[in-house]
Amino acid sequence: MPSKPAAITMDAVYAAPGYLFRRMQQIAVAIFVEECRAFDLTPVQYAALVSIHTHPGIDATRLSAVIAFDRSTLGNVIERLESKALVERKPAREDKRVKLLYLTKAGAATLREIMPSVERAQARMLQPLKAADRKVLLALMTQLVDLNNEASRVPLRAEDALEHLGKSG
Amino acid sequence: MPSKPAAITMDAVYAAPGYLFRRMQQIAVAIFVEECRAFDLTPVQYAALVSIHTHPGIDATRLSAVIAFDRSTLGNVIERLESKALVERKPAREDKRVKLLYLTKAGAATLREIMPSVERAQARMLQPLKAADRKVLLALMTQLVDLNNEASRVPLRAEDALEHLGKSG
DNA sequence: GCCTAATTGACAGCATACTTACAATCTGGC
DNA sequence: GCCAGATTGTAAGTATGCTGTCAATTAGGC
Repeated sequence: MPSKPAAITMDAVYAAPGYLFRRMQQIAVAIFVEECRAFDLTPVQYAALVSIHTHPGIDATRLSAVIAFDRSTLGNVIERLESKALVERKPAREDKRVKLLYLTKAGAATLREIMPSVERAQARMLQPLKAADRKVLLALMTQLVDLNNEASRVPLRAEDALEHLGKSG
Repeated sequence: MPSKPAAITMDAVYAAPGYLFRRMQQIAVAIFVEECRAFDLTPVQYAALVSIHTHPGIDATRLSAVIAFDRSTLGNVIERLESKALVERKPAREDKRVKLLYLTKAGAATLREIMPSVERAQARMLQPLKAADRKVLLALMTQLVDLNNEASRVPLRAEDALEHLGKSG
């Protein structure tokens, strides 16, 4: 007998991995913003600060590869960090196109001070799960993100991007 | 001995659940858009179509609760769907503030036709994992999203939102 | 050495995702 | 039946996240 097409129900949304990822991302951002309200930093801005801290003198294009953010998006993020005086852009001598990124004193201080709040936020996201399940979920997500790296429009290219630097990590 | 604060490395980003969720969401959208390119529908627009199909005559506020999208965001989404002639807005008789949402013929047809592509996309997101791991990840994500529901700015309120309707489910 | 290729940062444009605010409207308490 | 307060849709403002494109600059093939 010919199989009828399945009826379209809300399960086509609720049970879809894509919907769960979107929903969890919304929740994660909400928790982060709540815990870090005192610092007026978004998750993206925080990630940029960490990367510039870890790779001082990196340029915007390489930074976008290191945290897998779109180059255009990152430009705006850096602009905001600069206007908050957390980050400085200095023209590179060897290449007139490039601007090198550095944390200001205030940027380094903010990063140091926000860390406990960030850790609280990250913990809260997984809090509802049992400890063993947290580990499993983290491991599977790490695996999945890694294996799907090329599927995203801006793949993570941590190593490639750092070949020109002292290659600190 | 006093414990030194941990050095800030890129692990503060890469190993953080928030980063993994963001990254996976990026990947999921990229895969969805790629598989559904022929239909010019985003994941959010697809979810809205499914919900309006399942709950014809729903209003925008209730719809936002049913798929946990922000009311403002959803307004723009509906506007775009309307301009593509996939959705109609009709004023409610009993309440002059409310506009009821319906799929057009084209909207229903598009939804019917896009389903195979959506299912391909959803499958691709988890493809790299072993079958058993896919199940585990889906179960844990479902659990986590549910338990964290109240933490998001726009919690899912499927039942509440549908009390006024025929309550089709 | 020169000219094509690629790269870099910037910009414009579209689509989420949130905030606050507002006018129109409805509801409940009295 | 009126009025305070809630609800609905909408709008403006900010922040990702992507697509393009562009000028300036650099690098490579020859």
